Amino acid sequence: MHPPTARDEALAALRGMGERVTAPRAAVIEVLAGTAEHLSAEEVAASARGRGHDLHLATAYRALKTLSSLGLVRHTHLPGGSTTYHLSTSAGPRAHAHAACTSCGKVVDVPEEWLDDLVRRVRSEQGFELAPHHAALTGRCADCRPA
Amino acid sequence: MHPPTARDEALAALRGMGERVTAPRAAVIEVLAGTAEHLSAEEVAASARGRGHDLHLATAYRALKTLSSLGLVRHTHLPGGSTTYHLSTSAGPRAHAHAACTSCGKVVDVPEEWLDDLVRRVRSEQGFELAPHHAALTGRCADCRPA
DNA sequence: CACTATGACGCGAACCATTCGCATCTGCAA
DNA sequence: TTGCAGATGCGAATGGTTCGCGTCATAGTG
Repeated sequence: MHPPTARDEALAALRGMGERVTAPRAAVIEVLAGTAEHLSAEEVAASARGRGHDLHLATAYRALKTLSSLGLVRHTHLPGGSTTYHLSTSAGPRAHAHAACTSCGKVVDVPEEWLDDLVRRVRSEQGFELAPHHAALTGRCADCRPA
Repeated sequence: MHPPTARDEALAALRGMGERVTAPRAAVIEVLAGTAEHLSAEEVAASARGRGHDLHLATAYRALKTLSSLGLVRHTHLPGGSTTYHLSTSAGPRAHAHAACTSCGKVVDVPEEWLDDLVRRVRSEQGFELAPHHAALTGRCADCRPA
């Protein structure tokens, strides 16, 4: 009935780090564990409300920030100012960067290893440690790209 | 006295594209031509005011958007929501991408050719045409990076 | 198992960067 | 010189996110 869920894993991790396990935090984790999508804070709050939890937007932001700083959640800044969140469980999808289409807004996943050379180069020559998944790349997707 | 300035070059280009040459647009170009920095819209407006031009912030945004769409100005989205603008003249600095430190906010320039392999790969395998200079990469700079 | 204090929550207001609506003004082609 | 498409100035609106503050609950303590 209950395969070991990403949800339980994350909640256990939360507790293990000495953080409080509160209803809003659990709701956020539950929502993120229940989808493969990248959700905005607003979507997280809405989805939590749809499941019967009453989650204020500001609280969703706070929970997401906390979980991010603990490493349980990853967030990606999209051009246009919005931010998307997803769980970073061991069982989750492989690490990937994002590329957002400036025309239609579509986001495609870019395998993180495609960025390895760049990361190495920037590190060795500029001492800068890139976090490639943290901000989306931009460009034009196949559909919007000029011929 | 007057070497052919980036300012004149840009103004001529504006005119040549059949666009109106207005005082606000000229002021924006003048400000951007007068610095090697990347400026925010607010900084552009402030700097223009400092030079005696009266430039409303909304107008600065409109001018910057117009100039961007014409290719005379490039803009880069930084994490945190702000955007920086710089002239994209032939005489300007070499094309480069940006990497912003999530800790101290410092922005370092990354040679665009370091991204060539990535761009090629994403294009050939996903049909997505990256514009690497358009959004800043993120990470930790040499000073803020954990040892 | 009750008690308490630390830290989270809920709420609305505040904030920041950016955009919009609209009346007015102006560059530039005729 | 004139006409008008299009640009400006202004303030108000928007979208995303954070803050202040009074209230409430988790989790360690006795």
